Parts: sequence; structure tokens; C-alpha cells
Amino acid sequence: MSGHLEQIRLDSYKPLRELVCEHIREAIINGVFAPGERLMEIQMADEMGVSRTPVREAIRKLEMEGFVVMIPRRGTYVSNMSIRDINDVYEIRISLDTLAAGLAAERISDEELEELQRLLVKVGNAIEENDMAKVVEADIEFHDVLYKASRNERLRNIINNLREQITVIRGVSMRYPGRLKDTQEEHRRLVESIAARNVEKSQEAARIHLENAERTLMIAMSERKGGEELRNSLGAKK
Amino acid sequence: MSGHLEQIRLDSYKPLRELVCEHIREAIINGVFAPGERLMEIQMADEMGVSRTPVREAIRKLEMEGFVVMIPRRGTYVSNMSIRDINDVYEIRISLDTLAAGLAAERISDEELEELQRLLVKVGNAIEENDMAKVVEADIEFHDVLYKASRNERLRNIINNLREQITVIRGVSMRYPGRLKDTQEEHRRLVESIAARNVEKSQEAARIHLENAERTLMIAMSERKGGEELRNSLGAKK
DNA sequence: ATGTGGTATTTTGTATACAGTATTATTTTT
DNA sequence: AAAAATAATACTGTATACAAAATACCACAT
Repeated sequence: MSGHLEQIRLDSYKPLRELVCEHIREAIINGVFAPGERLMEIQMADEMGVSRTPVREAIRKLEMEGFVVMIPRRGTYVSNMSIRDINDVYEIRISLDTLAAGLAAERISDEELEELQRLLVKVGNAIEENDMAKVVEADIEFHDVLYKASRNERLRNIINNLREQITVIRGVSMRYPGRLKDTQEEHRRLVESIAARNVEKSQEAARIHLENAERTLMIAMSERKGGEELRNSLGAKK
Repeated sequence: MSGHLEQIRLDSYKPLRELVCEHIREAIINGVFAPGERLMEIQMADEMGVSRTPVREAIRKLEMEGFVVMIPRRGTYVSNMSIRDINDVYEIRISLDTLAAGLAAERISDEELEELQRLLVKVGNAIEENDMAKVVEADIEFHDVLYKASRNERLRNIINNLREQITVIRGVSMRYPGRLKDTQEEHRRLVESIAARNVEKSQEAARIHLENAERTLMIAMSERKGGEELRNSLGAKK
């Protein structure tokens, strides 16, 4: 019962279940709920000041998205990302990001291309300032423009969902020495290839970017594995 | 109010929402509900003999899966697959099926390989007998063994979801003259390549198979477009 | 000390009730 | 007669109540 969720305010037109869903997703991504932790409906509903109904509907969505696991008549638990899961996600993402980059090279508009270059600078600045939150934010924006430019909304949704699923762990690789600089260089090549409307080079750049990201993440995870393993196994049991 | 859903019977351990979800999904795939048709919660709940709660939760899931579209405070409508949608789905599937075939070539077990060859024969027999239902069933089994053999459950889920989304329309291309024979030959090459554990050839075979399937579907759809267009636009309005 | 059984509590699963909004029909006004 | 306003209706969104199942706890026996 560690996580304290903020109260929900209904300022928007969105249904409550959407707000609740985003709220819980954020909490999981930000580590407010530990992997393996049990999520209880009444408790969360009370904390957010809503009833169980929207909470239940939100949980169904999070289950589809892979953030939580439901065991019938038992309850809901925060998903526990294993090395295996990371591997599975990256296998798919290497494929889909490559596809998206190729499509973007064919279909991107001039305005989007400018936007992409602007965001490249933004990520760069954030790296200079060593402002991790800003790096993450700009990086998400950067990639999303790319996915939009692929002109395939399904593709965009699937990739963004996969990205979010590993967000919890991605911080680990971001803090790995030298990774950010490499990232920036890989992004630069990618934008360059897309700007040249070169499909093959864009695909190649995307593939390399993802493969490097995966490799770093795997290394980073195995290095801090000792302490992590203990915590996870405890978390899973409790 | 055209579609009549059967009553739900709770013989299984599964939660009601799952049964309801599968029920509605089947109805959409089998054309009981026309594309664009409005789905009303109370009505469906009554028809199936359950309350609104599990129906609502089922609809949320179907929304995530892409079978229905929800407009807040307006209602739920059966998704209307456009040429554009088909194109989007196949773009992704060409990528993912290629990936899956490559992984399967590396990871498939001898037992699965046997199973694959058995199913290849089963599909072949169904084609000989011109038994469409059996073809569809065997084809689904065949591909699912392949996806399982990729040893990536996420990948399997994503592909199967994409497959289901276009099931409504796939019948069209299956009935296209000569397509089934071609399919069988493409399947045969795919199994052959996987049996030889040849990653590149397997990927190539999968890509060709999907590209052909898409091409045929597009042709078949454009040919029967005249009557279809009218029905769709009516369905969307009503 | 340990294991088994039963009861109490907690939590999920489902049903229903109520409130608010969108749509449709009706009426009134120009 | 047409358009606008208003009332009626029907549906979704949310809350709550009730039932069934699972877990936790405690007593008792071995």
C-alpha cells in the first residue's frame, strides 16, 4: 500500500476511465507502484476519489497494454519486466521502427521534417544540460513525430505502446555512460537519411539505433542485477 | 437491432466479460453486426442475459483490439474497415510475419515442425474439398503454430490481433480464383525453408506470402467495390 | 512446533440504480 | 411551411449494492 495516487479532477471532456487509466499508467511508469505489487480496486478508487467502475475499466485497458496482469478472482498485479520481456519487446521494435523509418522517409512532409530537426536540437540541448526529464520528454516527442510521419496510425499505436511498456527500465540505459551522446549521433544520422528521402538508409539508421539501445539496456541491467534481483523477488512475493 | 446474440452460459472458469467479449467479437467477425452498426449496451446485455457491467468491460477490450470505435457520450460502433485500414494492417503484418518466420526458423522444435507439416496437409485437404470453413480454421492453426514457434508471445498476440481485425474481409480474397492454390504453394515453401532452418529464405517466403495475400485482397475488394460502397455508406449512416 | 480445519474478512465479479447528456420529436413562432 | 426552441426519450457514464470466491487468521489437534 505504498503508492499514493493524486485525486482525479474532471476538468476535461474525457471519460473518467481515461483519466484514471493515464493516472495509473503514469504511476507504474514512474515507479510509484513497484513491479509485482498488487493493485486493489477499492483502495485506488478511494485514493483518487472516484468509484470502482472507472477504475475497473482502466485496469482492463492497462491489462491489454501489458502494464498489469490480472489473475481471475485473485487480483491485479503490476507487470514484472524480465530480461526475456525486454528481449521480446526489442525484437518487435527493431522490426517496426525500421518499418516506420522507411515509411517516414517516403511520406514525411516538409513541416514535419523541420519539426524533427527542431526536436533533434531540443534533445541535444537537454543532453548538454544533463536534464534527464527533459531528455525523456524530447525523445518521446522526437520519435512520435517520426511515427506520425509514417502515416500509419496502427503502427504508431503499437510502437508507442511497446515503448511505454519498457519506459520503467529505459532510464537505466539512459544513465549508462556515453549512451546519450551515441543516441544523439544515431538520431542525427536518422534525420539526415529521412531528409534525403533515402528509404534504405533510414531503415538502416533506425535498426542500428534500436539495436544499440537494446544492447546498452541489456548491459546496464546485467550490471546492476545483483541488488535488483533481490528486490524483484521480494516484490514479487509480497 | 439486426443481430441476435446467443445467451451466455457460464460453464467455464473464465470471467463473464471474457465470454461476452469473445461472443461479440465472433458476431462482428461473422458479420452478424454490420460495419458501422451501432452497438447498444443494454440491448446486448439483455440478448445475452447478463448485466451491463461485463458488456461494458468487453466493449473496452474490443475497442483496444480495433473491432469497435467508441465516441464518448455517443455510443459504440462496429469498425468500418477501409482500404486504407487494410493497407495499414498489411504494412505492419509484412514486417511482423517476416520477423516471426525468421525467428521460427531459428527456434522451432522438431515436434512443432511436424505439427506444421501436418497442418500444411490439413489446409491442402480442405482446399481440395473446397470446404472454406475448414480452410480458414486450418489456416489459423497453421499460422499460430508458426507464431508460437517464434518464442515471442507479444509478437504472437500482436499478429493474431491484426489477423482477426481483417478476418471480416479476408473471406473475399480467399474466394478469389486461384488464390487458394497459390496460398498452398507459398505455405509449402515457407515450411520447407523453416525445416531447413534457413532464416533468410523463411523471411523471404513469409514476405512473399503476405504481399501476395494483400495484393489479391486489394484486387478482390476493388472489383466488388460498386455494391460494397453503397452498403457501407448506408451502414455508416444508419 | 507444526499441520489441519473452520471461520472471518477482504476482494473481486456482477447487477442495478441514478444522473447527465445527446438525440429525436413536438410545438411554437416567424 | 420552415426554422428554431423546447420537451421527451433513450442511452451512456458513474456510483453503489450484493453475491461469491479467495485469503488470512486463529484455534485445535497431532
